[in-house]
Amino acid sequence: MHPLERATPAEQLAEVTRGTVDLHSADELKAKLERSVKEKKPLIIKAGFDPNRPDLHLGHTLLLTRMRRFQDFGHQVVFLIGDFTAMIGDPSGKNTTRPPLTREEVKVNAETYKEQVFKVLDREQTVVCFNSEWLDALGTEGLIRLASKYPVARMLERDDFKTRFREGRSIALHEFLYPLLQGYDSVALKADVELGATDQLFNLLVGRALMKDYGQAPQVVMTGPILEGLDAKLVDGKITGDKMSKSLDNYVGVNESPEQIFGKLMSITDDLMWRYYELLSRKSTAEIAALKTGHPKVAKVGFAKELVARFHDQAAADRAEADFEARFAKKDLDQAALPLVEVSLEGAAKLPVFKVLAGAQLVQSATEGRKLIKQGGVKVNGEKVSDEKAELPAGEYLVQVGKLRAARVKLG
RNA sequence: GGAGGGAUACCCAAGUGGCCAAAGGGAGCAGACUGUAAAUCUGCCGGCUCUACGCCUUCGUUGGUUCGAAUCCAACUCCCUCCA
Repeated sequence: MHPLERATPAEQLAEVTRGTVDLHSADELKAKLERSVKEKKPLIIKAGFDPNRPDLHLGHTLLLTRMRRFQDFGHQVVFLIGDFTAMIGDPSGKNTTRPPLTREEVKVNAETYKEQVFKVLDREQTVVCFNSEWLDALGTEGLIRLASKYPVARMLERDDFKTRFREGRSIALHEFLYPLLQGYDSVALKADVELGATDQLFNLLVGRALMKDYGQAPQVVMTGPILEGLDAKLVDGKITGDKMSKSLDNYVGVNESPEQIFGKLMSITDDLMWRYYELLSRKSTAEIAALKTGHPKVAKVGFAKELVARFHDQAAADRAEADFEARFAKKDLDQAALPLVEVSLEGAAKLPVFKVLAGAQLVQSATEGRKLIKQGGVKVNGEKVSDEKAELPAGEYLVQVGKLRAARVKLG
């Protein structure tokens, strides 16, 4: 069976559009999918990436996951690195002018990207390209010709430009060029669909307009939400929380360890889990619906494993689950992979527990250790330490602070 | 250029001479309950140690007044609002 025939156009449409914010337009996409299946010709799916930040977390993979869904139905994905447009910087961001990257830096970043991106995307069905390939060649004349195709009034419809213009704040001329060049990328690629986050809507629509102008069938434009961080929760029936970001420490990094990924995902609220399922899982809508009838923990374990397997492999996912179950469900730390730390007695025969904690870096200071012992949060060899003055002689101990911090300590 | 308001711990925010390491809320950490969920309840929450109400550092910056200042005075820096 031809890959494109694995699912009907209607099924493809349902899966591929799930969790979208904007879609222009559903009818066009349906028509494209139908034609593609009939002619056994994959659609070209474009998504652009900034070469500046190749350190991916779950939020970035949302887009990649959507791209992957297209690939699962046999379509062709173009992973476009905006090395040329990076010189401008998308105006929507803050007014930070970052220095343009050198070719070398772009190359290095691209490699880092590939390493991470192919954890989600299928290498076989992905074309990686750089927009400098055609934008360099455009030249001043080409640029002027391109700029002639889009009226200023329409450019000012962009929210960011609109408010700045209204408030009399400055808009540099070259900022108009960004959406235009991004749109021209679509022309160069003859994209059928362009994907992006919702803040990209305007840029994507410019591409649509330009393609018409160049006599091409306009691309379908599809945007997804900005992913909420791990600490988001349901408030008044709506998932509420800051966007996932490294600086807020509410993220899951693509390069984190299986245990970290698994643990972080197990601690999100059930409501957020379903949202993540919709946006990030490769399970079908029907499979997810079935999970909702079961125990949420089963669904959560399944989700955590799916993602660990995606970023590492199936074996790592199994190990992460086993480790997690041993450690938290059965509270059996012997099975868990714990770091071994050596702490010196410094000549004394015994060392107070709070100093051992500090020495093993399980707490920041002896004072913090003391406070935690007082609160009943410290265990040695599984026994709660209730006397804050308790001392330990030389030997090897299993030391726990709270639920998450634990280590084997060799005291000598 | 003129008038006014503000800057307090991770964030928001009270405090207008001693009782201030500084109310309250949020975040965070720990405990109970659980599914390491969430919600809820309890405790901790500037730092350090020999836990003593002991020491050190903090209320934009620098100086000053005072026995004593987050609080009063002066200069400076930054932010906001209004007028021109």
